[in-house]
Amino acid sequence: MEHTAGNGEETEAMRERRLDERPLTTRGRRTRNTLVQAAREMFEEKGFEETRVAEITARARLAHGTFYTYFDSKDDALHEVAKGLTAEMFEASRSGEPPGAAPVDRIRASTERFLSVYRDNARMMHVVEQVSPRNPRFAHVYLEIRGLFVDRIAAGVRRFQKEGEADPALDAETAASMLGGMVEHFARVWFLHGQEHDPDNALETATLLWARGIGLDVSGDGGTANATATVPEGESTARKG
Amino acid sequence: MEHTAGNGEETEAMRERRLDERPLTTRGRRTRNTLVQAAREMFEEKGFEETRVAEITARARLAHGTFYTYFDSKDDALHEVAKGLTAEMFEASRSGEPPGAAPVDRIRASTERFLSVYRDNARMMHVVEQVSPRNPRFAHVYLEIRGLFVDRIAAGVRRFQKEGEADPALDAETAASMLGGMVEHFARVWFLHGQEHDPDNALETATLLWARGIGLDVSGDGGTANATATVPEGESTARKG
Amino acid sequence: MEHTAGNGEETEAMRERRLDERPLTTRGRRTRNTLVQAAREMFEEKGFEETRVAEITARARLAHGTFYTYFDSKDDALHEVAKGLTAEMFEASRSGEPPGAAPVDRIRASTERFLSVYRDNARMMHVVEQVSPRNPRFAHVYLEIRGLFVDRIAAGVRRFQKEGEADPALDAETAASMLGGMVEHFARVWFLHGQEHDPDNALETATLLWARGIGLDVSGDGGTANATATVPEGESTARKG
Amino acid sequence: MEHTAGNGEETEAMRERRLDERPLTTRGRRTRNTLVQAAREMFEEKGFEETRVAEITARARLAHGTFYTYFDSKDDALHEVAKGLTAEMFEASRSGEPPGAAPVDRIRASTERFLSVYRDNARMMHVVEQVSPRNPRFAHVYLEIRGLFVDRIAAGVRRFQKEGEADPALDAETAASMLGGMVEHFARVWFLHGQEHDPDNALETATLLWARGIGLDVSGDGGTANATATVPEGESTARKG
DNA sequence: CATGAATGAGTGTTCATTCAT
DNA sequence: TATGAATGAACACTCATTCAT
Repeated sequence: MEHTAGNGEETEAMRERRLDERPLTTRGRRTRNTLVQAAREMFEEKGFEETRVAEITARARLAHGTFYTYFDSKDDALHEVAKGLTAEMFEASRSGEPPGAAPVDRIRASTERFLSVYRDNARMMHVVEQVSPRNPRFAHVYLEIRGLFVDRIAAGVRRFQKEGEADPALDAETAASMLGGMVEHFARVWFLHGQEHDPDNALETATLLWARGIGLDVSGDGGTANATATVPEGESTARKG
Repeated sequence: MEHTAGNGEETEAMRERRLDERPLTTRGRRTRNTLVQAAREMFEEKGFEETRVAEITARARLAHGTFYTYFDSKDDALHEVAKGLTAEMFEASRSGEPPGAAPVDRIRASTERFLSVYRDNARMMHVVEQVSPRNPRFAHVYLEIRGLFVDRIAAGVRRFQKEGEADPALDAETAASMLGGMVEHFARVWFLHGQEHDPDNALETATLLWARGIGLDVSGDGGTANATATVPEGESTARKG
Repeated sequence: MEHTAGNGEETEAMRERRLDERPLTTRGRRTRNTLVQAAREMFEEKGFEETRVAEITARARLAHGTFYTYFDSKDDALHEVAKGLTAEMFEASRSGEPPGAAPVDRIRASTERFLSVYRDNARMMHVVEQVSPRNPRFAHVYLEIRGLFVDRIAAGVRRFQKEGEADPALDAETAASMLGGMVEHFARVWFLHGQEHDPDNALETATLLWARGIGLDVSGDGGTANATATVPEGESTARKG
Repeated sequence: MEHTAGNGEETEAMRERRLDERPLTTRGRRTRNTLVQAAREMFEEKGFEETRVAEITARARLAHGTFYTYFDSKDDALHEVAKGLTAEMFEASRSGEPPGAAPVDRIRASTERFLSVYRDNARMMHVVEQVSPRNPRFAHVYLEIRGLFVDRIAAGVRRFQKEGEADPALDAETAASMLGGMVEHFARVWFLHGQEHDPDNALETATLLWARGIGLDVSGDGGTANATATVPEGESTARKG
């Protein structure tokens, strides 16, 4: 098992690394995609170590050897899957926010979006993390994806601070790391470990903790009638399954 | 032959199930402990999958075969290590809080304590999590340990709510899961992934986010002396089964 | 369909056996030559077993599959290369000797010629030998090439015997096998194993051992002032680098 | 396939390189020997590349995995076999000569001895040579063994020269390389390639070519009594860089 | 003819586990 | 108890060869 070049960069160059450097034909591209998809599915189902290369090719309805027409190793295939994961997460982290919305609504919106992507990618995230200690390449991937969101959050916090809505004394980076971690971790327990949660309650609670945590004023009604301490008779929408 | 140890705890009974069920001699106990310790060290260094049984015995300066005098399998050894981990975490989760302290101070204290234990056990926690998907036994261990803290936190939140200091509309369980996850996740990134953080800053930021998040009044000051200790003599109602 | 090439030589017929038996087009012949050349280069560089078909085609700048348009197998390609080798060696073994020259000079001349061809073909000879045990076809090739020279030498020895210059008691065939082997083996060590030798010294020493060995009188001056025991002040030209 | 330490030296240190460095038990030593022997037999029968590890263990009547209890790799096993080969050849190269015998008799005796050892070890020698190009470790082994004999021969030639029996002008090293090669090569063709030869004829012819080649006087008779040193006083001008 | 994707049998190596001593 | 040799199932990876286009 050699890690000839696994610094996580130069992805374009690396993709063309096969025997004779020639780019893939259409058919080749299709086969390759099939394999990446099959690999992802298997990894999600059984984890990386537990997945056999033969299982991947079986699922892709290809011969065992075909796997190595497209990947140098099982690790390499994971790397490929991870690239897709990163891309997807990147998209998600970029996706627009309601522009003129109130701070709390923005937080809620982005949290909702995050929970949504994470639900779909939780298993792969976990796989990547699992492999991290053995291969720094994947440690990097994890941190990179995490950074995508944390940076975004930090920027948001700073903006709120600038706008005078959030506590200016807060260290935005650290807070972002924590708030991002809060949602991510919750999502892990929810989607990965199977702990049951009511989506609305989860969303509202996260939003509330977050918003209040950074010092936003949520006393009025920053959101869709979300429970605040001042609401006298507010039926708590928070529930837990 | 005979089951001397019939103290009712299932796990205890299971521990003594090796060979012909005789309880361990003094020498045996010592050897066993050596192995458990060696196993833990190796797991922490290289992860569970990457650790060879031979490496464990080598570190313990014992013969390869001796391992199976005490454990049924590598999984079994991990289970043993995990039991120690659980015990340690249990202790930590119990360890007393400053009784009459102000809410924010209590939060800070418990956060500090958590970060401290977690620093020492982060790697093993990660190992347990890594193995979770393959063996529900370990999934359980992880969730159990996590529950230790989350329940504690939930109890705390509820108490604050009862005392009128925290937002009563908040779903204590969900909030606890999130706040606990926030600190845990932050600790992972810090201690496991090696991201650098200033301990004081981390502690204060976490405390602040947490306290404000649940609706405590931290307006007084951001730090040590805060949170109008109006709490009279609130008996902590937090308990765990 | 039709066997245009019916020139009676078995090997020729066999060479054209690919695909639907059509003789090669001009382009085909060129491609084929390119492949044979590339194969020879790769075999010389890495040996037969270590050479991949893909490496041959890569060097020939052709598609992997094209290889099998011209050869039935990797072995077949080696056979093709070996045919060229045999031809070259055949030429060398035939190449004229100085007609009226003195015996020692003839020996020197043929030894020099042999060393020269061998230098260029040592690696391929070695490859053929390497493969011999697995495939009798190549054992034959090796023995055949060797026979080319040994027979020539035997004929020479017999002629010297007939002319009364060499020891008539000598078994010409055995002596030829040994003398040929002597030079061949020396050449192997020199050109293949990289042991350093001074060309002049090598040539003179070989010539001397050979000539004297078969009983020629080298006391006078059989050669280009070559050192003999009787030469009192004879500057030995023998040197070794 | 790693060549962690393959410089051919430090053999003792290397032998103890297994997992935990402990020396082998008696049983272990026996098993190991069985494997080395089985490996040698298989290598001789089928060559190195063609031999499967499974075949070696099958012949040794051991489980497949046991092979790796004693060797790091197939290469490593060959190395072990090669060490035995070297030792045997070393012994042979040392084995005493008839002390007061006539030069020709000494040559005959040592040639006979060489042919005898070579007959028993020809196949392994060939295997080692086969593998040489891929692994310098084995190239070294071959050259080393060869050197054993060539050095011995060179010493003999020099002694004959000193005693005034052999041509002092001859470059002893080069001549030794050639004469040794002559016999070795002949032995290869004989024992390896299966060319038939009469042992007596072979021995006598080799002895004669050799003796006469270095200038011994064999005029008297073909054998025992010979070699009147007629060589006057020719200062050997032969040099070697 | 040329291409390059697809095939699948084959093989070295690993390592948890067993077992005789 | 402790030892360390023995076991063998399992698996990643290779590569000559085939084949559809």
